[in-house]
Amino acid sequence: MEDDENTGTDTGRPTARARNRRGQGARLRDDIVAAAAGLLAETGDERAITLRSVARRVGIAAPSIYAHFPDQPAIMLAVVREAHVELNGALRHAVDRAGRDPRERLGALCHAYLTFAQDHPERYRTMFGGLWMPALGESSVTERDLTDLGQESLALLADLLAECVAAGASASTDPAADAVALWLGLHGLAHQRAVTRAFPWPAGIAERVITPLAHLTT
Amino acid sequence: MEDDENTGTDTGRPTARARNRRGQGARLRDDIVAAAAGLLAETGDERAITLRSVARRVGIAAPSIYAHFPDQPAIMLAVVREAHVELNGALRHAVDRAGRDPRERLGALCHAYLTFAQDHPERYRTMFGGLWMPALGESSVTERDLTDLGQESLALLADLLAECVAAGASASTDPAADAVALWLGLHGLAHQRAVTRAFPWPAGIAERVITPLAHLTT
DNA sequence: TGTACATCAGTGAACGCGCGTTCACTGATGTAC
DNA sequence: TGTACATCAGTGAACGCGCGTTCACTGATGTAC
Repeated sequence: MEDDENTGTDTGRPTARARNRRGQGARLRDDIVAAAAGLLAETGDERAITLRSVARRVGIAAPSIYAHFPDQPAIMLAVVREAHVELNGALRHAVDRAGRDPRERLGALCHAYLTFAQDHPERYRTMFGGLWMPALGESSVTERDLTDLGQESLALLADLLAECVAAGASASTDPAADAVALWLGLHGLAHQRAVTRAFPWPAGIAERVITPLAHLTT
Repeated sequence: MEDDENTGTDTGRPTARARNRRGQGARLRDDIVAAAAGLLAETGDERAITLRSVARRVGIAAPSIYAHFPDQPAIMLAVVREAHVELNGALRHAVDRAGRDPRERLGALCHAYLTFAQDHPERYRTMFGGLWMPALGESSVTERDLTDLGQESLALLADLLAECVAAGASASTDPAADAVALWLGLHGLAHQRAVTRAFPWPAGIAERVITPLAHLTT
């Protein structure tokens, strides 16, 4: 959808690629991350992101990656970071468009979150499923890198819930804590949808999760 | 904890293994599943479950697996099935011990669910995270195999929620649908705990999820 | 009671593959004089 | 304005590894006669 790095959309086909000019070597870093994200989107499988498959897609020799990333998990972290930035952007955009009513703003955020996960299930799975994480300790990625990831969208959610409380639309007595609970509900739904296609979803499942967890008043 | 298949707990060390007697060949199947579960528990990484690593741990030659499983995902499915059976057992056991009060029974189920996930994070991740699933289509595992997996514990949850409604402990007007919402909340919490160690959990996060989603009356 | 034989429960060697990583290198591009 | 040279942005071949899968086989164990 967004990144056909050079020419053609074929997965892993070697591509002609012009060498960057002097001083522009860092551009390759972005190309690498874009290629990894593209592989993830097209294959739907994070295991498809290997050092060699990424290099092939970018159109470079495999060792060239080491100039920009110490190892494969470092590429994964970069992909996941970028995905979080995109998610946060989508959330903010949805909230901004929703107007002034706190309740509508919160609803817009929740639905934008669920929509993001539904539109990019493989990305969502990788962001939060984290099969690449168990390789901790052996890689360059630290625990801290991971903990920080979701904090921005969680903070946004907490702010909106507090807005609702202030406006009398939510009966929560501890918006910061209840925001975590609400996020867990959203995450449970988003994740389960991203993992299994067929599931016997009852009608209006999203509202069934959001309304009680946000303590919305009727 | 439960399965040291032969002698020694070392991962993947080849082990002497007596050939099964005639007619008992099917026993190897159980040994294979136990070895796969053991690898998962010890490494915490489902990628460690390969045909060869399982064979090594059981103490057989790699090709011997083909007599019992068509491919590697079939082993994974067997492991996940067994894990679900264990989870269901733990849930039932907790409910039975909780006595007669519907609200206490529901609480016992929810906490048993969360405890299971916390005690076996790698197993929980594999049961519901499903990185082995994207390989569908190419493997012997069908979509149907996966959809059926969680249905039993979900049904149990729905029953208990209905009990609560009948006893006036829950204000839910659609226990079957709200049971899905409640499960999603439990799953979100269980999964996030199984994926990341350090997370700024607010106090009493479990109750903050369970109470509103179950529509428990005060 | 003895023996030929079918079957069962595996084995062992080999294949081709993609992987991460190393190493010494190359050639264009700027820069100092 | 010309040229030597350092540096930058990569390359290409090679390594050893573990993987899934194939193939022809082996040897103990029961069973039929």
